[in-house]
Amino acid sequence: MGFQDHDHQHCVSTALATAEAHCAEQGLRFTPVRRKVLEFLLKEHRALGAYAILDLLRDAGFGSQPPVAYRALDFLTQHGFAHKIERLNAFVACSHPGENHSPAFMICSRCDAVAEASAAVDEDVLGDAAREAGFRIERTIVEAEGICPTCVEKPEA
Amino acid sequence: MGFQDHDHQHCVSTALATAEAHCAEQGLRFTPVRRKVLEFLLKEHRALGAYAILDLLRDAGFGSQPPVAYRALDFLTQHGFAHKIERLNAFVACSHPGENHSPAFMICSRCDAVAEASAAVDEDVLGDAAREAGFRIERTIVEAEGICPTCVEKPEA
DNA sequence: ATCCACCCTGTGATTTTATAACATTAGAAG
DNA sequence: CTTCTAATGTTATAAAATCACAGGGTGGAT
Repeated sequence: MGFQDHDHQHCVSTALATAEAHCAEQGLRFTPVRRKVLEFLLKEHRALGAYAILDLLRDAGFGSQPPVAYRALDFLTQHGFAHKIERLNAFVACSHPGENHSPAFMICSRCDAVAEASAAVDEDVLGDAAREAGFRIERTIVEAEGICPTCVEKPEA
Repeated sequence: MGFQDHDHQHCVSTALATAEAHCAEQGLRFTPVRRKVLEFLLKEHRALGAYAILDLLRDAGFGSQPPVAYRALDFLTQHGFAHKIERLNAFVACSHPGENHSPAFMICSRCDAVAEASAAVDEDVLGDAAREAGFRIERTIVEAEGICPTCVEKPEA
């Protein structure tokens, strides 16, 4: 999945179903708050801050204190249904849940759209340097900032 | 520069001199606050939060409100004398100032030591994916979390 | 030398992001 | 049904970052 258009309604419901199945299989509890948060992230298809999510949760009748959102986000990120974009202090739904991957993102600095690279992009971006240094990598964050195809075509702000 | 030992006093003063020269050359003002902040970062040789820096600044007799630290850090990062580690919301001195590079970091999750990879590690980690997507990359963040050589040898916490 | 414009610094206040601590409730296991 | 654990709700607070405005220094133009 990238920046191109697509059948959004469908991609949202598929992703929710996938997450549900995955949770059932692993004995994880896909509770209403967690489901709702994932749904918000899927619908937006861009990075949402924890407090934006919190507002949506309030509107949807859930608890409205920060931990409610952060806990759901922790769950989703820990189990690979969502990712945190460190650059934005914000969160996106995972584009390829299930496949265990170390994700890489492209972030548009104009419109904040976020795309997750589908290619297994790193598999040791830093591998050589790390081995040389004796450093044991556990996780790698890759985030590219730039201009997305949609914004490239528009006149400069 | 990596995790290994080195003549720290020397590396600090060299780096300060380099920065000073670079600023003179470019017509930039290497003011006392800016110099001091870079000095703190160089001395620590690890990531410092803005508020830690702020405390040090206060002790050194400078202003002690957040903007003082953030402005100096903005200057240093914009001109390549320091980098922000997004994962930690913290800052490190650049290990190869001058060389224009898109840095990659290894962050120890035990002791918070940070090393900047010397290899030109990415030069398009995401290049293919980006071209394919029509995304124009302007900057790429690469941060690996893991265990540094020093901590690997120690017993688990 | 004086004036001016601009950049840098200082400060107070506020916003945004995130976590701690504890009470309550809901689900699964026996 | 009881019990244990995990999840939720709420209050409070911590940590990170920015806004807005007031002074001060520096360098260039006249």
